[in-house]
Amino acid sequence: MSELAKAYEPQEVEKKWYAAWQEAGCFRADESSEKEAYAIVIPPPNVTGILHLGHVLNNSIQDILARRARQQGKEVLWLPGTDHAGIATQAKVERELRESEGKTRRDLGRDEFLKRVWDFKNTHGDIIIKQLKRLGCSCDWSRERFTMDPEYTKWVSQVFVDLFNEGLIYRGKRMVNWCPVSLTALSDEEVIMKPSKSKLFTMKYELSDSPGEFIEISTTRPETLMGDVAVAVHPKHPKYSKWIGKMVKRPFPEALIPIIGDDAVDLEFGTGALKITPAHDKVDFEIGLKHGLEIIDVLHPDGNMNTPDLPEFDGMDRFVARRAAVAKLEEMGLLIGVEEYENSVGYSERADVPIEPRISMQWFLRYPEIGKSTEAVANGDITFRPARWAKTYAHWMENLQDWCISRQLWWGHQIPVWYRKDKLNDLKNAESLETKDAEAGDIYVGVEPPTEGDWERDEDVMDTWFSSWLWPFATMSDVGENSQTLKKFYPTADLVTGPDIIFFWVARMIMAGYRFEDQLPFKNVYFTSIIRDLKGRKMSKSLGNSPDPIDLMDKFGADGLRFGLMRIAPVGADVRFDESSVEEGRNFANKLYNACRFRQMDGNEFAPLPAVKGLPVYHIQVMAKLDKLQADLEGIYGEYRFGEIAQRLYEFLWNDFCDKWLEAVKADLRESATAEARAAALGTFDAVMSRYLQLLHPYMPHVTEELSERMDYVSKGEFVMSKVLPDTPLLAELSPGEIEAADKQATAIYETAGRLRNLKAEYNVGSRKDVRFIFKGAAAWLSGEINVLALLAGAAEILTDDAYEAPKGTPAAVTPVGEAYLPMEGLIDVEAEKIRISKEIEKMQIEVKKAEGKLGNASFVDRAPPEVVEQEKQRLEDWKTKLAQLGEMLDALK
RNA sequence: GCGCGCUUAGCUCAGUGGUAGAGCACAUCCUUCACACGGAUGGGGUCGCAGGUUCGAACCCUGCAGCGCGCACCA
Repeated sequence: MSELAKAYEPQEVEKKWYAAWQEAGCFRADESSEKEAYAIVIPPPNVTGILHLGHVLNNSIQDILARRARQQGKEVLWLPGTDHAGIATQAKVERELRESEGKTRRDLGRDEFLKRVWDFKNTHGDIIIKQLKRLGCSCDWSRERFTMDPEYTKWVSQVFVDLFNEGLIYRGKRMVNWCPVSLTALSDEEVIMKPSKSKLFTMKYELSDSPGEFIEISTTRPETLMGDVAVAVHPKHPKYSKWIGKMVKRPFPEALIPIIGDDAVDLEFGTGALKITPAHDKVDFEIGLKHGLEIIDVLHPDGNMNTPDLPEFDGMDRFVARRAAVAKLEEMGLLIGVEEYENSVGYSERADVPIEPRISMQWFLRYPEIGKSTEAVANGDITFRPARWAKTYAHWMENLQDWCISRQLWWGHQIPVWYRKDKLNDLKNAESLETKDAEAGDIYVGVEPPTEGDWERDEDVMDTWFSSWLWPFATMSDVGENSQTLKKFYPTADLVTGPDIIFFWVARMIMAGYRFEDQLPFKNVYFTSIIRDLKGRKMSKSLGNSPDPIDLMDKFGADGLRFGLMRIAPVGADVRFDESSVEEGRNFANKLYNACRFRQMDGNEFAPLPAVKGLPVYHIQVMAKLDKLQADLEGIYGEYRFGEIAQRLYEFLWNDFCDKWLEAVKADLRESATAEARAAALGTFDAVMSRYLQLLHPYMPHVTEELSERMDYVSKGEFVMSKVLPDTPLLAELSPGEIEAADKQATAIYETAGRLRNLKAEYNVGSRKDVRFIFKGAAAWLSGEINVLALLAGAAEILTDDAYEAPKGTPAAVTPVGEAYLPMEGLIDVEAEKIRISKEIEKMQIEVKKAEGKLGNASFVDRAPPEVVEQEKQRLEDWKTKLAQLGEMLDALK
């Protein structure tokens, strides 16, 4: 028997087993296996990333699914990797460069800068991988991928080339979301609308041919006034429509601009007149196009003013310029009013500054396979859990806009397009570039650079998600089209991810899967909860409300963290995280460990289970409960209700196994117990515990592996993680009737013990073990269970005596197995007992009344299902019996 | 404006038609030889509000309120 410390210490154990699993190759997927395939691809964390609780939840679920699939005898591939995360990574390296050397990326030049980013990736990129290992993730690390691996990059380029040739990718001058900090275009998804307290300024422009007459205009952005090229009014505007076609004076720089009519203008809003700045507003841009208006860009890419004609504004920050413009308008007497105004302003997701609508030359993708992809989710070929996300998905798919895929960054996959040097200027300013331009030989689009001629490559890189959307198959197919991995494991089974990237990633992967592999990439998508703090706020670094999972693992163990988090994560709702749940996870591991420690007092050699027929009812009951647990879990796994699984596992061990069975069985492990009783107890323990450890393993892999070894449940060199879960119930040989009979008896004993303890507590002898109980009218079978009952109730002796005449005032209780008395010197108190019993009778009478009322209601008896009525009758009968017994007791006191 | 979700014990949450639950917190007792990261006992809820359906509603329907999220608009 190995000495076990009193409390479970996970740190060393977890490290040891993770190393052992890796050493033994337990995580490796065999692409030539005959077994049924099960695959998950990890949502690749950013290389710059550090593990947070969202990762913990997400990867715990994936690990549970992977480990569960292995237990079902499947060949499992959990494919890990990281994402190059263009903007985030580049920004991080640029910041370090600025802080340590005071340089910008342009100081270094593209090649040198990229070298720095690679250095960063090579030194920091595996931090999060190490952290995932610490958590116990059973990924096949031999297949770890990075979105900028050479083979992966080739895939990305190939996809670009194919889609370009198909006419789905084109370059064009468009209004895009521009981040003035990151200095790049962003996709619509990377813009976050934030409600903001703004000011709505109302100003007036004077009509050129009727001095003294003004048109009033409201705006939130007076600083773009220099870019105004028109004033638009609704054609039905009561006051202004008659002025359509007239010119007004733009105050600075002074110019005459026309009043135009357009029904895009909202009559109700502001004054009903709208200043048109095509360069800096999406709606204005479209109106400008329609009316053939000039585009005047008054901002630099970094968001500072670009107004050489107005030196007082030139180079000014856009928000400073706003105040300056207002001041100037006021000075000129053109400002009419300022009001507080709530509107939504688009912010750059990464840089967290207001984005600037800006016209620029960008590459766009017309999404492929929209119809099929929409249909796949609608008809259930792909299941979303919770299902309501399917609606969100459908809505987005219906309103798809072309995807801006080019980014003005250096870190990423460079656009595989080359321009003929002699036509460079024309090409760079061309309104659009498409397939025909490649056919004409002006541009070259290919995976490999052109071999002859003088070309210059497009400087832009692609949106990170343009590589991520290929993740499910690009990670599997890097040994060519005939990759066995791809054949064996694609499409994958489950995708586990956050609902916040349903558009960024999930929807796009579905389209890519159909387009490039002609198959959906996964069958189920499980959207995890978003983790918030106790105040309901999102976890974030800036709020400092995000606990470090590594600290939590140091404190409570990886298993404790996993279990604690899983147990509180609801399906489809946010989870409010509190450290106490992780503490509970740790406590649970400790409880499990100590249950096994108790067993080891009787040695740690596996004890075979004797024939189940004729075993004590407690043993049969606990095995029946385990069988039911296993069967139930099967169904709950099918519904992906992970929190409920954890809860069921928790309740079985703590309540059924430890609190009840383990206490009852102590009677059979005493020195005085027979060898037969001991063997039955130990055999039951091992049968139940070995199976239970398997059931728990996906949630708490380390402690279950440790205990399986220590308890002799696996043979040398074998791992519980690789062991197939048997599907035969422990009690396969017993009939349901036999099981039910045992269950009833065991339950009666446990309930009776509870009543006796309750009685002791009420008389303040809860902790005394020297008490004696006497039963009157006890069931015949009780005599065989007296020892166990005494043990559970904490009594020195329990007697049955139908002729017993209790002294008046003796504490007494009605139990499922008869009337119980607690005769003890000093406890006898007639008045107290009268009050206590009367209270109980009162409670009981209410119940009886309720039941009688129900059964007296003809509609209930006629219309409710017969079993419900039967149940109600049974209940009433029980209560009446009890009431009668209590009545007798009360009478005896009088 | 459209859509989705939530509202159950002090806190965090289970519970989808048939006697209101768990964990934590709280109170009392117990350091009894698996576990104080523990055991025992107990207090605590008109299940957001108002209607409706039903023999019966926390659960189904309608409306309302509060909170949260997404989308669109936002001069």
